[in-house]
Amino acid sequence: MRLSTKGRYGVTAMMDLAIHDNAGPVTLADISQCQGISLSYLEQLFAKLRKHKLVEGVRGPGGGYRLSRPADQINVAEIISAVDEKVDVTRCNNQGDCQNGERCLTHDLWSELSERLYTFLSGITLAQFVNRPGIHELAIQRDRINGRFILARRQAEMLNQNRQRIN
Amino acid sequence: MRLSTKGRYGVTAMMDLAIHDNAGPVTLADISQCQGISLSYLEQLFAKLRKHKLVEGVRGPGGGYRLSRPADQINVAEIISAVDEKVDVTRCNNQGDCQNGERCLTHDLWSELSERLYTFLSGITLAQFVNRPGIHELAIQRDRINGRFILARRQAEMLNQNRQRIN
DNA sequence: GCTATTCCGACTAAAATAGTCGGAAATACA
DNA sequence: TGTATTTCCGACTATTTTAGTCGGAATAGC
Repeated sequence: MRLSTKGRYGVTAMMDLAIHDNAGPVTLADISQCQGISLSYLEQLFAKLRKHKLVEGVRGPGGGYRLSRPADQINVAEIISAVDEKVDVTRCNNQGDCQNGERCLTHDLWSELSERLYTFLSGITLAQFVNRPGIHELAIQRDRINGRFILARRQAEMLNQNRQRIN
Repeated sequence: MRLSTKGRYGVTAMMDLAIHDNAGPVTLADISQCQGISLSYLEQLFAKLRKHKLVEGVRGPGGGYRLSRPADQINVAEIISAVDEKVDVTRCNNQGDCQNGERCLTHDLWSELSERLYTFLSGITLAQFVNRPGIHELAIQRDRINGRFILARRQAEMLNQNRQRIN
């Protein structure tokens, strides 16, 4: 029973977007560097996330990706489903034709298991995780180590805006 | 997020043993035929189940496999762990060296997820499933279709014993 | 001694995973 | 208008895992 890196990368990356949510779009290059995931591979994953309307892409300089909904309305189950196709442990994709066209003896077990698994994962939202004590501070610290000044950059922008308003 | 056939076959086969628990050892040939799993492959799986002390093999004619503990003391998590190696969704096998030797930002998420997943699967015992209404009857019916008279055979034996006692 | 069964290890085909590559389209900014 | 930055797209490839085969040895009942 395992989660492919696709699913793990997907959730990790979404978490990254959630953490930097109020600081403009996050580029895949940033995520790639920080999390040690190849850029091209991330692109593939984000294509799926976009198709499932979990993220929005912004092209051009200053662009990147942002969550298409607030972090408290995105759960782990949908992310994994989006990139990993399914959260299903039945043999027959829940069609009930597992054994010679009939449902096998254990079909109900797997079906129920899948459902409970999905429910379980649905209960975990991005926000829940991002709001854990210390996570935000840790993220900023990590960003600094990685030479990633997205939060600082955003602060500078806001300062600029304030200055212009004053003038 | 998926369960390999290894895990699924493992649980299905164990379920089979549980259903026929009071009818002497079950041969892999029987399971192979009924569940449509190759015999050699089953042998591999049962080697693991045996190593993890979940089943006991009985060699020779009339032999087969039986559960090494009552069905209410065997849960799905251990079966899957035994044949599928692990129920773990972390990247680092829970070592905490996920990102350049340090624990990644999402390590705790995965770690906790794995734990909850395991706990969840631990809560489901073979007995729970076998004792569902109708399962036993369905199993006997299936056995009959498959020309598998293990339960009937056992009944015959008991009749014999009774007869001998009477004589 | 024959047959049914587990037990064991090495081999293999097919599928999934994880990733690369090359380039096109959009857009901000100079 | 050009250039740099970014997403977007599809085809290709290496590696790993899965699912399975094969041949034969050990054990035990009849």
